Amino acid sequence: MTRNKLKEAALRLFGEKGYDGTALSEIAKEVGVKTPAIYAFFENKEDLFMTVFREAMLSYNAFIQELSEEKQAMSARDCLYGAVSRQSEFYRQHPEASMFVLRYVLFPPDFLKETIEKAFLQADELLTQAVERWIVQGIEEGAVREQPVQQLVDAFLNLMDGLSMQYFYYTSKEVYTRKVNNAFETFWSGVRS
Amino acid sequence: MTRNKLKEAALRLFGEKGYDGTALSEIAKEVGVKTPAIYAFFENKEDLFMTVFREAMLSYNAFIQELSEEKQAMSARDCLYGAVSRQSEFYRQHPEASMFVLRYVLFPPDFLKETIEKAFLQADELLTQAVERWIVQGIEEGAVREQPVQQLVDAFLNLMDGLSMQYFYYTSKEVYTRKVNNAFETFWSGVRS
Amino acid sequence: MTRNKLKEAALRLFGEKGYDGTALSEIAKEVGVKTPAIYAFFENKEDLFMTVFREAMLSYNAFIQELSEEKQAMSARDCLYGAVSRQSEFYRQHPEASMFVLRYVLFPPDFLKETIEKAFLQADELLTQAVERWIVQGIEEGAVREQPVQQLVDAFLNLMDGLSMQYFYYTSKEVYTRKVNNAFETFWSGVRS
Amino acid sequence: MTRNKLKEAALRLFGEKGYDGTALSEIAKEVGVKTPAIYAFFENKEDLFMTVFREAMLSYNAFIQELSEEKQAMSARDCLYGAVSRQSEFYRQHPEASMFVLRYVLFPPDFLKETIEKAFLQADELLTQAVERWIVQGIEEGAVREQPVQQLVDAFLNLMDGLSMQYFYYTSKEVYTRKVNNAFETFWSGVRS
DNA sequence: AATGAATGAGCGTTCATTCAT
DNA sequence: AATGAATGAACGCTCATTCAT
Repeated sequence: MTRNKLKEAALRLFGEKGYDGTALSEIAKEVGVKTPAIYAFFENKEDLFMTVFREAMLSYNAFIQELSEEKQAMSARDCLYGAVSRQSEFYRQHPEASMFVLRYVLFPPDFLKETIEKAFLQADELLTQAVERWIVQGIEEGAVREQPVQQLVDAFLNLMDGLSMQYFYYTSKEVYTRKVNNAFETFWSGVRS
Repeated sequence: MTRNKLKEAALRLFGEKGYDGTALSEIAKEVGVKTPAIYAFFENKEDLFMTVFREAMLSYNAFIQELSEEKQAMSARDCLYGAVSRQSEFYRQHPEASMFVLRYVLFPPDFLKETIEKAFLQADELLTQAVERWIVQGIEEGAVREQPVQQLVDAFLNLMDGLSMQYFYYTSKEVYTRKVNNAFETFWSGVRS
Repeated sequence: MTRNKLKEAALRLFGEKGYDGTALSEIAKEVGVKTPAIYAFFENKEDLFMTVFREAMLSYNAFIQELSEEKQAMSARDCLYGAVSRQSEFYRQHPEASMFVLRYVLFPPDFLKETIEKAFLQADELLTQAVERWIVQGIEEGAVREQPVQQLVDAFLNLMDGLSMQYFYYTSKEVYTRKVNNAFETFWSGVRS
Repeated sequence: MTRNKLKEAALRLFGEKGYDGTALSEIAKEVGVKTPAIYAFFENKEDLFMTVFREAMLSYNAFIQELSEEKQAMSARDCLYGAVSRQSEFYRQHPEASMFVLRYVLFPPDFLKETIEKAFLQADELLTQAVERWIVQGIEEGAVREQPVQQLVDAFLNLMDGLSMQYFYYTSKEVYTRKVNNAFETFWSGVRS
């Protein structure tokens, strides 16, 4: 139990204040325990961080995996729209994990620059392939205009990245939802046949 | 001179390793001076940071200002494309300032959460207005299809945000340039009449 | 069983790395048990140490006792040589206890400076008396030249002390055996009639 | 000044209570300074220890060097006796350095087992050579009986080692002086022609 | 007899900061 | 303008010890 609470507190605090900005004592206090108790569950600060990172990455990867397994029954448009809307949903449901992942993908502490790059590349490729499939499907369905697939993939991934960033500085839900829809609709206009 | 070198070192290190991850001693060492020398020029760590932050923000704002003053002589498409391409150029020419701004806009340290929000909102509005102007101009020119202006503005800002993020984790220049062009072309397809 | 294994591990580790340099967790680990298990057998670290110390001292004293009971049937020379050679043998057979005793006789931790001094004085006196007896016997036998007994006793005890120290930093067995013999022979030359 | 006082306090405390048994705070307190001040002069605890160790070893080596340069004008007996008596004098004049050296030669902390062995071997060889010279000189002079040189060297070094140890547990000056003389006289009896 | 969880005390170390020079 | 010496505060971590199980 304590172990889990420690991980949750760590996820939130590391995500909000960064690795160096978060003292183990803060994490411990949030759980109602003294600092050394942490060492009963984790080797050291780095280990706690890595454990949390690994699980956040896992949950993010699982989400991407799920996304990419979107039933082929759906139309290409629905698949693509589903991706952005479920991404938002994921952020809303796992704000701590999301912030954590975003922070350390962009600004990894020195000691895990490589680890993070590798871990994230995996998610990236998975998503890229899924998007590619949807686009190709769209073209086959005739819903998407014939054009180089990569161009559309790049554009869609850019759309998702932009929305990722925006989620964290447009705190208003309505504004954000509007942005999601507007960006997607414009993308779709540029893509549909 | 020393003062300037301190600011440069601080800009780079704060940007790369974060506020808490950067010791004043590192900054001093990079300049070839002992830590207490910093206090001859700055009140304390926070002051040094804020000074650097202010100037980075200023330079970023100036860049946005410049962008937004794009000669109306150019076509809407050129203006818009100019924006994304000059953004990339800015990143390339001022990588430290860019990383710094991106980092602290997304993850400000507690003590300047508000300051940063305000400062950045300004830049955001400036850019929003410029984009709006270009779009309207595009519609007037007939180059842009008639549609709600805000939708297109949102989409374009999303495009730029996405490219911002991507600049910092796609280190390959060619890949990035391709992404810029692909994302822009798709956007333009969705927008032009 | 565990209790004994704990004492063995403690004897070795306290002897090798010192009281402060040995963590209870190391001792426990060596026995394949968790640290708190120690408290089922010993009151605390000091108690474990004292128990081990007491037994090491006991075994050392028993050895000295045995030495000192050397059958009078033997010649004085044989008794004296027997003492040094059996000392070496004791070191070889009980290296842990020997190192332990040597360490804490020379460098006792504050909390048992007195205890140790007392305990060791006892052994010292016992040995002194035995040596005295052998020397006197030697003189009576005519094997030892007539001279003040104390001088010879002091010299012989010095010989043994020197060999104690040397045992622990001349790790080569042959070198050490040579030194034992050479030192003894020279001593004997200075003593015999 | 502070630096020197730190070294002195460290020499004494490390010698008396061991590396692990001595807290930096004790050393600092003895000098009238707060713990972090130590880091202005030494990299860390190990560095402080090594610095002190190096200098203690240096002073010990210098003493051995001086010993070994004993004017050849003196008789062999005087040279040899000079060695033991000057050794005692050195202990009396530099009790802290002596205890320190003895402690760490016999019981080095793990991290400098090798360093210490090397350092001490040097002193050992220097002394061995000097003793050899004196013995040979004694034989040439006719003062020392003809016998294998190594035997006498071993015996003499054993004498010195024994006296080293005894210095630290026979605190009474008179007792110690008696032991020095008695041990030496017996040695000399066994050696002279 | 043994353990997992937890803690108080303390340690080595870093760091921002001050101050006299 | 710059430094060496020093410090208070805090941090990561270890360790002996306790306690409920």
